[in-house]
Amino acid sequence: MSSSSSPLPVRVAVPRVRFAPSPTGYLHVGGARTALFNWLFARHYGGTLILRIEDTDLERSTAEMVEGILQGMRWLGLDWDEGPYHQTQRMEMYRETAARLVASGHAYYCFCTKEELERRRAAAAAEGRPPRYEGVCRSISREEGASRRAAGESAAVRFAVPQSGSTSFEDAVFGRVEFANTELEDFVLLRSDGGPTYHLSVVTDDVEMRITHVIRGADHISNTPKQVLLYQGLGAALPVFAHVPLILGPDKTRLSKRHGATSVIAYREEGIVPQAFRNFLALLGWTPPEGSGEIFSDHELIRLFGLEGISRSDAVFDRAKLDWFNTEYIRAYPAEKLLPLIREEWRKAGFEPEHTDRDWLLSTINLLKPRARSLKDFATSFRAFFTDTFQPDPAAVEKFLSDEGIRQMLMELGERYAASEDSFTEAETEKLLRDFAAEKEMKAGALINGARVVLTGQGVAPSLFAVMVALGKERTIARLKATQELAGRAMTPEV
RNA sequence: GGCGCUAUCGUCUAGGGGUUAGGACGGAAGAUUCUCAAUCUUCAAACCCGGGUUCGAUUCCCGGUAGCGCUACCA
Repeated sequence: MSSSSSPLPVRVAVPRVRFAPSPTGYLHVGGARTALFNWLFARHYGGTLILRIEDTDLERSTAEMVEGILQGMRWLGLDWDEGPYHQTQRMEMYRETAARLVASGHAYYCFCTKEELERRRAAAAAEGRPPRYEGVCRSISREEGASRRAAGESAAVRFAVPQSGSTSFEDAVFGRVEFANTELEDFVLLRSDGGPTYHLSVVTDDVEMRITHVIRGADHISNTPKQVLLYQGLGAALPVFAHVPLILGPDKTRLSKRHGATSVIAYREEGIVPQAFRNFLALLGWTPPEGSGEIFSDHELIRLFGLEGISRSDAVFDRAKLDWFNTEYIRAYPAEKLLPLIREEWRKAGFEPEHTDRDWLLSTINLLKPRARSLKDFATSFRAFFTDTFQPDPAAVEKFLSDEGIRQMLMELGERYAASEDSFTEAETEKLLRDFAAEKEMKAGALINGARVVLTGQGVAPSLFAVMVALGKERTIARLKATQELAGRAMTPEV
């Protein structure tokens, strides 16, 4: 590749990033956004996204959660180029790293028991001292440590943090961040059971996987100096760190189960279109350059994304705005694209459309989609368009059909449509209704509103005559004739 | 408590030493009259506080306050 005599373009290293969730829960909103930013970054620069499962916490990690995370990523359309790697399958590597660090004097064996540590912490707290590990085993010589280990004594491995000076790094989002080394305790690298802690496994993997940019939640800022020390101890080059502000609930506390849906998959269940969710998430904590509009296609998002646009302050998850994005996406989607998503809603609601003609389905979806807020609407408030088994909204019946005279008129109107030879178009159906209203000396509006409820079960729906045409002559007539029955049904909830 | 980070409408944010401080969501009002969850129009709504620096600070600096994060042999 280097034999060309023409000048080589500036060589920009291809970025390698990773999304490294811990399978102790489903893919939550914050994790999804971290995944999304990594994905956008990788795609923007033509880099590589690695998926790494951080399952070293054997107690809390489950295979089910791994599957849940993958499912969430697939739903969001986030694909990865390498992995998923599982840290539990790389344990030997972590032990080797720890051994290297002990050999080079950057780490040491700690024989303190859990009980001792707890006792000392409690004592420190009682005396108002910081509850930090004081380095009691640090003075044990390497030889003594090794022989006690050889004798079968169990020990953890701790990193020997410099006792003076400071550790800093340049964060792509927050700028320079510096910590005094005295604030950092001699953290554990390897537990006495031989398993790695987070810091060891992360740095070992990030070095080994040649990660160039670590894009993760801002809750890791305080962990970063320890990891920087590890890179240095290992003689490895630092990646670029980019910490992303956290996502908060409406009460400005960290997003959690208390705030409702925390798993990304829950939004699928609520009828959110994945692209809408992605668009919404992308704009939480990131602003595109020269902000123009907020609806961005995948391509635009990828093209515009950069670390520079990430903000430093936490963002509140605004459900109302998500719903707005969803509305916009449903409206913009062609019916063909909506149909499979809507079929899924029908399936979940437990019914099949009675009218299966594809063209009819598509045109009906086009009629309805401008007023949909969720995919669920197609199986709930729009249900009467697709099946004859629907439950009318009692409030709508109360509002527009409580008058007995109106109900009688609607049934008579049904007879008129049945007797009419006119083509069943919007114009003709409207003419017939208005003539009928004039003849009966009543307001067309009252008839129209009543008919809407009879035909759709709802007080809110598209223009009545468009509804009639969508339903077709037969169903329109049948439902009008059954006005009385429908009104009665509204009063007696389904059993 | 210690350490770190952050601070513009209710929310997401733009901006930046002199601006009518801009946009979007949400909210309010009006129009439409065939409903509104549609559409159109209009409106209200913000620079956390106190000191500096400066002719002039919302913007720069310091302090305070508040919020969040970390403070485990969790990740």
